[in-house]
Amino acid sequence: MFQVQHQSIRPLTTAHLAQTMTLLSLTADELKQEIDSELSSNPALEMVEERRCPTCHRLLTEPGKCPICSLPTNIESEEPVVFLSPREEFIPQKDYIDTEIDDEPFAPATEDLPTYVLRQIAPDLKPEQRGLAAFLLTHLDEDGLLTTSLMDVARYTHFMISEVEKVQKIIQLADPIGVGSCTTTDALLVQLQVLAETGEVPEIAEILVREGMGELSHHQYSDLAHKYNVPLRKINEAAKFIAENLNPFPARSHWGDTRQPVVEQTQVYHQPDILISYLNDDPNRPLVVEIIMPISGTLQVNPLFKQAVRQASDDTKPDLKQDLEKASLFVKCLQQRNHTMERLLIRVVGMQRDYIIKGEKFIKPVTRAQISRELEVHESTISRAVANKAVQLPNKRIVPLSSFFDRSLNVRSELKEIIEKESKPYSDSDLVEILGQRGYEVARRTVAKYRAIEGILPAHLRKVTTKAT
DNA sequence: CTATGGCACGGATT
DNA sequence: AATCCGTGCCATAG
Repeated sequence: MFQVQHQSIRPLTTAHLAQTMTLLSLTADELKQEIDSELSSNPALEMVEERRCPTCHRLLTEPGKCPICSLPTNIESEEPVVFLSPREEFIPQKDYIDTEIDDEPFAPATEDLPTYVLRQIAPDLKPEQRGLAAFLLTHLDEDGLLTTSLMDVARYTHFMISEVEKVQKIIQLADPIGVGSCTTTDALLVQLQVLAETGEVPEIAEILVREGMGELSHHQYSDLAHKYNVPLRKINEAAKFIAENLNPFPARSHWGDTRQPVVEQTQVYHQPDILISYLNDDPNRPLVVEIIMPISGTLQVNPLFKQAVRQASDDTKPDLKQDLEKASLFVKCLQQRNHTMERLLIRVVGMQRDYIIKGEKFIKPVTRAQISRELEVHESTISRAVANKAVQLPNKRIVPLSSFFDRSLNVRSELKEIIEKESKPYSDSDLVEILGQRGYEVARRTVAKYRAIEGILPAHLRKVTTKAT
Protein backbone atom coordinates (compact mmCIF):
# COMPACT_ATOMS: atom_id res chain seq x y z
CA MET A 1 0.00 0.00 0.00
CA PHE A 2 2.17 2.70 -1.28
CA GLN A 3 0.77 6.12 -1.77
CA VAL A 4 0.39 5.75 -5.47
CA GLN A 5 -3.03 7.23 -5.40
CA HIS A 6 -2.06 10.14 -3.29
CA GLN A 7 -0.60 11.90 -6.22
CA SER A 8 -4.08 12.72 -7.39
CA ILE A 9 -4.29 15.12 -4.52
CA ARG A 10 -1.89 17.75 -5.62
CA PRO A 11 -0.81 20.76 -3.74
CA LEU A 12 -3.99 22.54 -4.48
CA THR A 13 -2.74 26.04 -3.96
CA THR A 14 0.07 25.92 -6.46
CA ALA A 15 -1.90 24.23 -9.15
CA HIS A 16 -4.75 26.50 -8.45
CA LEU A 17 -2.58 29.51 -8.74
CA ALA A 18 -0.88 28.33 -11.87
CA GLN A 19 -4.07 27.61 -13.68
CA THR A 20 -5.69 30.79 -12.59
CA MET A 21 -2.74 32.61 -14.01
CA THR A 22 -3.12 30.91 -17.29
CA LEU A 23 -6.80 31.58 -17.43
CA LEU A 24 -6.27 35.17 -16.54
CA SER A 25 -4.10 35.81 -19.48
CA LEU A 26 -6.57 34.37 -21.90
CA THR A 27 -8.70 36.29 -24.30
CA ALA A 28 -12.40 35.69 -24.28
CA ASP A 29 -11.96 33.58 -27.36
CA GLU A 30 -9.14 31.58 -25.99
CA LEU A 31 -11.03 31.12 -22.81
CA LYS A 32 -13.86 29.68 -24.76
CA GLN A 33 -11.60 27.16 -26.36
CA GLU A 34 -10.17 26.27 -23.03
CA ILE A 35 -13.56 25.78 -21.52
CA ASP A 36 -14.79 23.79 -24.46
CA SER A 37 -11.88 21.45 -24.41
CA GLU A 38 -12.10 21.01 -20.68
CA LEU A 39 -15.78 20.46 -20.94
CA SER A 40 -15.49 17.78 -23.54
CA SER A 41 -12.54 16.02 -22.03
CA ASN A 42 -13.77 15.94 -18.51
CA PRO A 43 -17.07 14.23 -17.81
CA ALA A 44 -17.20 15.66 -14.33
CA LEU A 45 -17.83 19.11 -15.68
CA GLU A 46 -21.17 20.25 -16.82
CA MET A 47 -22.71 23.43 -17.93
CA VAL A 48 -26.11 24.33 -16.66
CA GLU A 49 -28.46 25.89 -19.06
CA GLU A 50 -28.41 29.54 -19.87
CA ARG A 51 -30.33 31.99 -17.83
CA ARG A 52 -31.79 35.25 -18.76
CA CYS A 53 -32.79 38.24 -16.80
CA PRO A 54 -36.56 38.30 -16.56
CA THR A 55 -36.69 42.01 -17.21
CA CYS A 56 -34.16 42.81 -19.85
CA HIS A 57 -33.68 39.41 -21.35
CA ARG A 58 -29.95 39.67 -21.02
CA LEU A 59 -28.01 36.49 -20.69
CA LEU A 60 -26.69 35.85 -17.23
CA THR A 61 -23.95 33.81 -15.74
CA GLU A 62 -25.74 33.55 -12.47
CA PRO A 63 -29.39 32.91 -11.88
CA GLY A 64 -31.72 35.73 -11.01
CA LYS A 65 -30.36 39.17 -10.73
CA CYS A 66 -29.25 41.08 -13.70
CA PRO A 67 -26.75 43.63 -12.47
CA ILE A 68 -28.25 46.34 -14.55
CA CYS A 69 -31.89 45.76 -13.88
CA SER A 70 -31.37 45.28 -10.20
CA LEU A 71 -29.74 48.66 -10.02
CA PRO A 72 -31.63 51.43 -8.30
CA THR A 73 -33.07 53.56 -11.02
CA ASN A 74 -31.36 56.79 -10.22
CA ILE A 75 -27.96 56.00 -8.89
CA GLU A 76 -25.24 58.43 -9.65
CA SER A 77 -22.34 56.38 -8.59
CA GLU A 78 -18.85 57.35 -9.55
CA GLU A 79 -18.05 53.72 -9.33
CA PRO A 80 -18.64 51.78 -12.47
CA VAL A 81 -20.91 48.81 -12.53
CA VAL A 82 -18.89 45.80 -13.38
CA PHE A 83 -20.26 42.41 -14.09
CA LEU A 84 -19.75 39.32 -16.10
CA SER A 85 -21.71 39.05 -19.22
CA PRO A 86 -21.92 36.06 -21.42
CA ARG A 87 -21.39 36.96 -24.98
CA GLU A 88 -24.29 36.32 -27.18
CA GLU A 89 -22.71 33.96 -29.52
CA PHE A 90 -22.97 35.11 -33.02
CA ILE A 91 -20.36 33.80 -35.29
CA PRO A 92 -21.42 34.18 -38.85
CA GLN A 93 -21.24 30.99 -40.80
CA LYS A 94 -18.65 30.99 -43.47
CA ASP A 95 -21.26 30.59 -46.11
CA TYR A 96 -22.42 34.09 -45.40
CA ILE A 97 -19.15 35.01 -46.82
CA ASP A 98 -19.39 33.90 -50.37
CA THR A 99 -17.20 34.51 -53.34
CA GLU A 100 -16.50 38.09 -52.33
CA ILE A 101 -13.92 37.27 -49.82
CA ASP A 102 -10.99 35.13 -50.67
CA ASP A 103 -9.63 33.56 -47.59
CA GLU A 104 -7.03 35.90 -46.26
CA PRO A 105 -4.06 35.78 -48.60
CA PHE A 106 -2.12 37.74 -46.05
CA ALA A 107 -3.50 37.39 -42.63
CA PRO A 108 -2.09 39.18 -39.70
CA ALA A 109 -5.71 39.71 -38.86
CA THR A 110 -7.35 37.52 -36.33
CA GLU A 111 -10.55 37.34 -38.27
CA ASP A 112 -11.94 38.76 -41.42
CA LEU A 113 -13.64 42.08 -41.62
CA PRO A 114 -17.26 40.96 -41.63
CA THR A 115 -16.78 38.79 -38.60
CA TYR A 116 -14.87 41.46 -36.86
CA VAL A 117 -17.53 44.05 -37.35
CA LEU A 118 -20.32 41.69 -36.65
CA ARG A 119 -18.89 40.80 -33.31
CA GLN A 120 -18.73 44.37 -32.29
CA ILE A 121 -22.24 45.19 -33.16
CA ALA A 122 -23.94 41.95 -32.29
CA PRO A 123 -25.04 43.17 -28.87
CA ASP A 124 -26.73 46.16 -30.44
CA LEU A 125 -28.70 44.20 -32.92
CA LYS A 126 -32.01 42.57 -32.53
CA PRO A 127 -31.78 38.97 -33.53
CA GLU A 128 -33.79 39.51 -36.66
CA GLN A 129 -31.43 42.24 -37.75
CA ARG A 130 -28.41 40.02 -37.70
CA GLY A 131 -28.97 38.33 -40.96
CA LEU A 132 -29.35 41.71 -42.52
CA ALA A 133 -26.15 42.93 -40.94
CA ALA A 134 -24.35 39.86 -42.18
CA PHE A 135 -25.70 40.46 -45.62
CA LEU A 136 -24.50 44.01 -45.66
CA LEU A 137 -21.09 43.07 -44.36
CA THR A 138 -20.57 40.46 -46.97
CA HIS A 139 -21.25 42.96 -49.68
CA LEU A 140 -18.32 45.18 -48.97
CA ASP A 141 -15.48 45.80 -51.31
CA GLU A 142 -11.93 45.68 -50.11
CA ASP A 143 -12.16 49.29 -49.09
CA GLY A 144 -15.00 48.60 -46.74
CA LEU A 145 -17.63 50.26 -48.85
CA LEU A 146 -20.94 48.80 -49.81
CA THR A 147 -21.10 47.31 -53.26
CA THR A 148 -24.84 47.12 -53.39
CA SER A 149 -27.30 49.93 -53.15
CA LEU A 150 -29.47 50.05 -50.08
CA MET A 151 -32.45 49.71 -52.31
CA ASP A 152 -31.28 46.44 -53.70
CA VAL A 153 -30.42 45.18 -50.29
CA ALA A 154 -33.88 45.95 -49.08
CA ARG A 155 -35.44 44.25 -52.06
CA TYR A 156 -33.28 41.22 -51.77
CA THR A 157 -33.57 40.71 -48.05
CA HIS A 158 -37.16 41.81 -47.76
CA PHE A 159 -36.41 44.35 -45.17
CA MET A 160 -37.78 47.83 -45.18
CA ILE A 161 -35.41 50.46 -46.41
CA SER A 162 -35.60 52.23 -43.11
CA GLU A 163 -34.58 49.06 -41.38
CA VAL A 164 -31.65 48.60 -43.68
CA GLU A 165 -30.58 52.13 -43.02
CA LYS A 166 -30.83 51.60 -39.32
CA VAL A 167 -28.56 48.61 -39.45
CA GLN A 168 -26.17 50.38 -41.75
CA LYS A 169 -25.93 53.18 -39.23
CA ILE A 170 -24.92 50.72 -36.58
CA ILE A 171 -22.34 49.16 -38.82
CA GLN A 172 -20.84 52.48 -39.75
CA LEU A 173 -20.16 53.29 -36.15
CA ALA A 174 -18.24 50.09 -35.61
CA ASP A 175 -14.53 49.97 -35.62
CA PRO A 176 -13.15 50.69 -38.98
CA ILE A 177 -15.34 53.72 -38.57
CA GLY A 178 -17.43 54.38 -41.62
CA VAL A 179 -17.33 50.82 -42.82
CA GLY A 180 -20.39 49.81 -44.72
CA SER A 181 -21.07 53.24 -46.13
CA CYS A 182 -22.35 53.55 -49.65
CA THR A 183 -19.82 56.10 -50.77
CA THR A 184 -16.58 57.51 -49.56
CA THR A 185 -18.40 60.70 -48.77
CA ASP A 186 -20.72 58.90 -46.44
CA ALA A 187 -17.85 57.17 -44.77
CA LEU A 188 -16.10 60.46 -44.20
CA LEU A 189 -19.20 62.05 -42.76
CA VAL A 190 -19.64 59.27 -40.28
CA GLN A 191 -16.03 59.57 -39.25
CA LEU A 192 -16.42 63.28 -38.79
CA GLN A 193 -19.41 62.74 -36.64
CA VAL A 194 -17.59 60.29 -34.45
CA LEU A 195 -14.54 62.48 -34.15
CA ALA A 196 -16.71 65.39 -33.19
CA GLU A 197 -17.83 63.48 -30.15
CA THR A 198 -14.41 63.39 -28.65
CA GLY A 199 -12.32 66.07 -30.21
CA GLU A 200 -12.60 69.25 -32.07
CA VAL A 201 -13.44 69.32 -35.71
CA PRO A 202 -13.17 72.32 -37.98
CA GLU A 203 -16.70 73.48 -38.66
CA ILE A 204 -16.31 73.76 -42.38
CA ALA A 205 -15.03 70.22 -42.57
CA GLU A 206 -18.45 68.73 -42.77
CA ILE A 207 -19.71 70.93 -45.52
CA LEU A 208 -16.50 70.46 -47.41
CA VAL A 209 -16.82 66.74 -47.28
CA ARG A 210 -20.47 66.85 -48.08
CA GLU A 211 -20.26 69.07 -51.10
CA GLY A 212 -16.73 69.81 -51.98
CA MET A 213 -15.12 66.45 -52.43
CA GLY A 214 -14.25 67.07 -56.02
CA GLU A 215 -12.47 70.31 -55.36
CA LEU A 216 -10.89 68.86 -52.27
CA SER A 217 -9.27 66.03 -54.06
CA HIS A 218 -8.04 68.35 -56.77
CA HIS A 219 -6.62 70.69 -54.18
CA GLN A 220 -8.59 73.60 -55.50
CA TYR A 221 -8.64 75.18 -52.13
CA SER A 222 -8.93 78.72 -53.27
CA ASP A 223 -12.06 77.89 -55.24
CA LEU A 224 -13.56 76.43 -52.13
CA ALA A 225 -12.59 79.40 -50.05
CA HIS A 226 -14.37 81.60 -52.48
CA LYS A 227 -17.38 79.40 -52.78
CA TYR A 228 -18.08 79.25 -49.08
CA ASN A 229 -16.72 82.64 -48.38
CA VAL A 230 -14.25 81.63 -45.75
CA PRO A 231 -10.57 82.45 -45.44
CA LEU A 232 -8.26 80.21 -47.38
CA ARG A 233 -6.51 79.45 -44.16
CA LYS A 234 -9.62 77.81 -42.79
CA ILE A 235 -9.93 75.68 -45.83
CA ASN A 236 -6.35 74.60 -45.61
CA GLU A 237 -6.81 73.75 -42.01
CA ALA A 238 -9.87 71.70 -42.70
CA ALA A 239 -8.26 69.96 -45.63
CA LYS A 240 -5.33 69.05 -43.51
CA PHE A 241 -7.59 67.80 -40.81
CA ILE A 242 -9.49 65.70 -43.25
CA ALA A 243 -6.39 64.27 -44.79
CA GLU A 244 -4.96 63.38 -41.45
CA ASN A 245 -7.92 62.12 -39.56
CA LEU A 246 -10.32 60.73 -42.03
CA ASN A 247 -10.14 57.77 -44.26
CA PRO A 248 -12.41 57.43 -47.24
CA PHE A 249 -11.74 53.73 -47.40
CA PRO A 250 -12.47 52.47 -43.93
CA ALA A 251 -10.98 49.08 -44.49
CA ARG A 252 -7.71 50.48 -45.71
CA SER A 253 -5.09 52.01 -43.59
CA HIS A 254 -4.55 55.56 -44.69
CA TRP A 255 -5.07 58.19 -47.21
CA GLY A 256 -3.41 61.40 -48.23
CA ASP A 257 0.33 61.51 -47.72
CA THR A 258 1.00 58.42 -49.67
CA ARG A 259 4.70 58.80 -49.35
CA GLN A 260 4.76 58.64 -45.62
CA PRO A 261 5.96 55.55 -43.83
CA VAL A 262 3.09 55.90 -41.45
CA VAL A 263 3.50 52.62 -39.72
CA GLU A 264 -0.14 52.04 -39.15
CA GLN A 265 -1.11 51.43 -35.58
CA THR A 266 -1.94 47.85 -35.02
CA GLN A 267 -4.39 47.18 -37.76
CA VAL A 268 -5.04 43.91 -36.07
CA TYR A 269 -8.64 43.04 -35.86
CA HIS A 270 -9.44 42.22 -32.35
CA GLN A 271 -12.67 41.50 -30.76
CA PRO A 272 -13.34 43.03 -27.43
CA ASP A 273 -13.05 41.11 -24.22
CA ILE A 274 -14.60 43.88 -22.26
CA LEU A 275 -17.38 46.22 -23.15
CA ILE A 276 -17.81 49.58 -21.58
CA SER A 277 -20.92 51.57 -22.15
CA TYR A 278 -23.19 54.00 -20.45
CA LEU A 279 -26.16 52.72 -18.63
CA ASN A 280 -29.00 53.14 -21.08
CA ASP A 281 -26.63 55.00 -23.36
CA ASP A 282 -27.02 58.02 -21.18
CA PRO A 283 -23.68 59.68 -20.58
CA ASN A 284 -24.84 60.91 -17.22
CA ARG A 285 -25.46 57.50 -15.86
CA PRO A 286 -22.68 55.37 -14.47
CA LEU A 287 -20.47 53.35 -16.68
CA VAL A 288 -21.38 49.79 -17.27
CA VAL A 289 -18.56 47.39 -17.73
CA GLU A 290 -19.21 43.99 -19.11
CA ILE A 291 -16.59 41.37 -18.90
CA ILE A 292 -17.30 39.05 -21.72
CA MET A 293 -17.70 35.44 -20.88
CA PRO A 294 -17.68 33.26 -23.91
CA ILE A 295 -20.20 30.85 -22.51
CA SER A 296 -23.78 31.41 -21.68
CA GLY A 297 -24.34 29.07 -18.82
CA THR A 298 -22.79 28.32 -15.50
CA LEU A 299 -19.97 25.90 -15.32
CA GLN A 300 -20.13 23.51 -12.42
CA VAL A 301 -19.21 20.10 -11.25
CA ASN A 302 -21.83 17.65 -12.26
CA PRO A 303 -23.53 16.46 -9.10
CA LEU A 304 -24.50 13.26 -10.79
CA PHE A 305 -20.92 12.54 -11.50
CA LYS A 306 -20.04 13.17 -7.91
CA GLN A 307 -22.57 10.64 -6.88
CA ALA A 308 -21.33 8.19 -9.41
CA VAL A 309 -17.85 8.45 -8.06
CA ARG A 310 -19.02 7.54 -4.64
CA GLN A 311 -20.63 4.41 -5.95
CA ALA A 312 -17.86 3.48 -8.29
CA SER A 313 -15.92 0.33 -7.78
CA ASP A 314 -12.54 0.60 -6.22
CA ASP A 315 -10.47 0.16 -9.32
CA THR A 316 -12.11 2.91 -11.32
CA LYS A 317 -12.56 5.21 -8.42
CA PRO A 318 -9.13 6.88 -8.46
CA ASP A 319 -9.46 7.84 -12.06
CA LEU A 320 -12.87 9.27 -11.64
CA LYS A 321 -11.86 11.04 -8.56
CA GLN A 322 -9.08 12.67 -10.42
CA ASP A 323 -11.48 13.95 -12.98
CA LEU A 324 -13.57 15.31 -10.22
CA GLU A 325 -10.67 17.09 -8.69
CA LYS A 326 -9.70 18.53 -11.98
CA ALA A 327 -13.17 19.73 -12.68
CA SER A 328 -13.60 21.41 -9.39
CA LEU A 329 -10.21 22.97 -9.70
CA PHE A 330 -11.13 24.30 -13.07
CA VAL A 331 -14.30 25.82 -11.81
CA LYS A 332 -12.51 27.40 -8.92
CA CYS A 333 -9.88 28.83 -11.16
CA LEU A 334 -12.45 30.24 -13.44
CA GLN A 335 -14.19 31.92 -10.58
CA GLN A 336 -10.93 33.21 -9.32
CA ARG A 337 -10.15 34.61 -12.71
CA ASN A 338 -13.44 36.35 -13.02
CA HIS A 339 -13.19 37.72 -9.57
CA THR A 340 -9.80 39.16 -10.30
CA MET A 341 -10.94 40.61 -13.57
CA GLU A 342 -13.87 42.18 -11.86
CA ARG A 343 -11.81 43.83 -9.17
CA LEU A 344 -9.28 44.96 -11.68
CA LEU A 345 -11.87 46.50 -13.90
CA ILE A 346 -13.63 48.29 -11.08
CA ARG A 347 -10.39 49.85 -10.06
CA VAL A 348 -9.14 50.71 -13.48
CA VAL A 349 -12.36 51.98 -14.92
CA GLY A 350 -12.91 54.01 -11.80
CA MET A 351 -9.56 55.65 -12.20
CA GLN A 352 -9.68 56.15 -15.91
CA ARG A 353 -13.22 57.35 -16.03
CA ASP A 354 -12.22 60.57 -17.70
CA TYR A 355 -10.18 58.75 -20.24
CA ILE A 356 -13.06 56.54 -21.17
CA ILE A 357 -15.52 59.36 -21.41
CA LYS A 358 -13.56 62.33 -22.60
CA GLY A 359 -10.76 60.79 -24.53
CA GLU A 360 -7.08 60.16 -24.54
CA LYS A 361 -6.05 63.47 -23.15
CA PHE A 362 -7.49 62.64 -19.80
CA ILE A 363 -5.78 59.38 -19.22
CA LYS A 364 -4.00 59.16 -15.96
CA PRO A 365 -0.61 57.59 -16.04
CA VAL A 366 -1.20 54.51 -13.98
CA THR A 367 1.16 51.63 -13.84
CA ARG A 368 0.29 48.03 -13.38
CA ALA A 369 2.39 48.00 -10.27
CA GLN A 370 0.18 50.56 -8.56
CA ILE A 371 -2.94 48.63 -9.27
CA SER A 372 -1.40 45.43 -8.11
CA ARG A 373 -0.57 47.01 -4.79
CA GLU A 374 -4.05 48.31 -4.35
CA LEU A 375 -5.58 45.03 -5.22
CA GLU A 376 -3.03 43.15 -3.20
CA VAL A 377 -2.12 40.75 -5.90
CA HIS A 378 1.16 40.08 -7.56
CA GLU A 379 2.22 42.38 -10.32
CA SER A 380 2.47 39.60 -12.79
CA THR A 381 -1.16 38.82 -12.13
CA ILE A 382 -2.14 42.21 -13.37
CA SER A 383 0.22 41.98 -16.26
CA ARG A 384 -1.33 38.79 -17.41
CA ALA A 385 -4.80 40.05 -16.91
CA VAL A 386 -4.10 43.11 -18.93
CA ALA A 387 -2.14 41.58 -21.75
CA ASN A 388 -3.90 40.64 -24.93
CA LYS A 389 -7.23 42.00 -23.96
CA ALA A 390 -9.28 44.43 -25.93
CA VAL A 391 -11.78 46.88 -24.57
CA GLN A 392 -14.62 48.45 -26.39
CA LEU A 393 -15.28 51.98 -25.25
CA PRO A 394 -18.67 53.66 -25.22
CA ASN A 395 -17.83 55.31 -28.52
CA LYS A 396 -17.44 51.86 -30.04
CA ARG A 397 -13.76 52.15 -30.48
CA ILE A 398 -11.69 49.20 -29.53
CA VAL A 399 -8.47 49.72 -27.70
CA PRO A 400 -6.15 47.34 -25.97
CA LEU A 401 -6.63 47.15 -22.26
CA SER A 402 -2.96 47.89 -21.89
CA SER A 403 -3.59 51.36 -23.24
CA PHE A 404 -5.17 52.16 -19.91
CA PHE A 405 -1.71 51.94 -18.50
CA ASP A 406 0.11 53.92 -21.09
CA ARG A 407 2.36 56.28 -19.28
CA SER A 408 2.69 58.76 -22.05
CA LEU A 409 -0.58 58.70 -23.90
CA ASN A 410 -1.79 61.88 -22.32
CA VAL A 411 1.35 63.72 -23.26
CA ARG A 412 1.17 62.39 -26.73
CA SER A 413 -2.36 63.51 -27.32
CA GLU A 414 -1.57 66.87 -25.82
CA LEU A 415 1.24 67.07 -28.28
CA LYS A 416 -0.99 66.07 -31.10
CA GLU A 417 -3.43 68.75 -30.17
CA ILE A 418 -0.82 71.46 -29.99
CA ILE A 419 0.42 70.63 -33.41
CA GLU A 420 -3.00 70.50 -34.93
CA LYS A 421 -4.15 73.70 -33.38
CA GLU A 422 -1.23 75.92 -34.13
CA SER A 423 -0.81 75.81 -37.83
CA LYS A 424 2.56 77.45 -37.64
CA PRO A 425 5.12 74.68 -37.49
CA TYR A 426 6.85 74.21 -34.18
CA SER A 427 10.22 72.62 -33.97
CA ASP A 428 10.77 69.89 -31.48
CA SER A 429 12.46 72.17 -29.03
CA ASP A 430 9.60 74.64 -29.29
CA LEU A 431 7.28 71.84 -28.47
CA VAL A 432 9.29 70.93 -25.43
CA GLU A 433 8.87 74.48 -24.27
CA ILE A 434 5.11 74.53 -24.83
CA LEU A 435 4.57 71.17 -23.24
CA GLY A 436 6.57 72.36 -20.29
CA GLN A 437 4.24 75.28 -19.84
CA ARG A 438 1.35 72.92 -19.77
CA GLY A 439 2.92 70.86 -17.10
CA TYR A 440 4.53 68.12 -19.09
CA GLU A 441 8.24 67.81 -18.61
CA VAL A 442 9.77 65.97 -21.46
CA ALA A 443 13.10 65.97 -23.21
CA ARG A 444 13.49 67.22 -26.70
CA ARG A 445 14.44 63.85 -27.98
CA THR A 446 11.32 62.39 -26.52
CA VAL A 447 9.12 64.77 -28.39
CA ALA A 448 10.64 63.48 -31.57
CA LYS A 449 9.82 59.95 -30.54
CA TYR A 450 6.25 60.85 -29.77
CA ARG A 451 5.89 62.47 -33.12
CA ALA A 452 7.13 59.35 -34.71
CA ILE A 453 4.67 57.27 -32.78
CA GLU A 454 1.82 59.49 -33.78
CA GLY A 455 2.97 59.60 -37.34
CA ILE A 456 3.42 63.36 -37.28
CA LEU A 457 5.85 64.75 -39.75
CA PRO A 458 8.81 66.84 -38.67
CA ALA A 459 8.22 70.57 -38.58
CA HIS A 460 9.80 71.56 -41.85
CA LEU A 461 7.78 69.00 -43.76
CA ARG A 462 4.64 69.79 -41.90
CA LYS A 463 4.26 73.41 -42.77
CA VAL A 464 3.53 73.09 -46.44
CA THR A 465 1.07 70.28 -46.37
CA THR A 466 -1.67 72.43 -47.77
CA LYS A 467 0.07 74.30 -50.46
CA ALA A 468 -2.20 75.41 -53.23
CA THR A 469 -0.71 75.14 -56.66
C1' DC B 1 24.33 76.38 -37.25
C1' DT B 2 19.78 74.24 -36.31
C1' DA B 3 16.66 70.48 -36.42
C1' DT B 4 16.20 65.44 -36.63
C1' DG B 5 16.96 60.69 -36.72
C1' DG B 6 20.04 56.72 -34.99
C1' DC B 7 22.28 54.11 -31.49
C1' DA B 8 22.78 52.89 -27.13
C1' DC B 9 22.51 53.11 -22.13
C1' DG B 10 20.06 53.06 -17.51
C1' DG B 11 16.15 52.89 -15.00
C1' DA B 12 11.48 51.58 -14.66
C1' DT B 13 8.00 48.17 -15.81
C1' DT B 14 6.29 43.72 -16.56
C1' DA C 1 15.22 38.07 -16.04
C1' DA C 2 13.42 40.26 -20.16
C1' DT C 3 11.47 44.32 -22.11
C1' DC C 4 10.08 48.87 -22.80
C1' DC C 5 10.70 53.82 -22.52
C1' DG C 6 12.92 58.23 -21.92
C1' DT C 7 17.19 60.42 -22.80
C1' DG C 8 21.77 61.91 -24.02
C1' DC C 9 25.29 62.09 -27.47
C1' DC C 10 26.65 62.19 -32.18
C1' DA C 11 26.24 62.14 -37.12
C1' DT C 12 23.83 63.94 -40.90
C1' DA C 13 20.83 66.83 -43.75
C1' DG C 14 19.18 71.25 -44.92
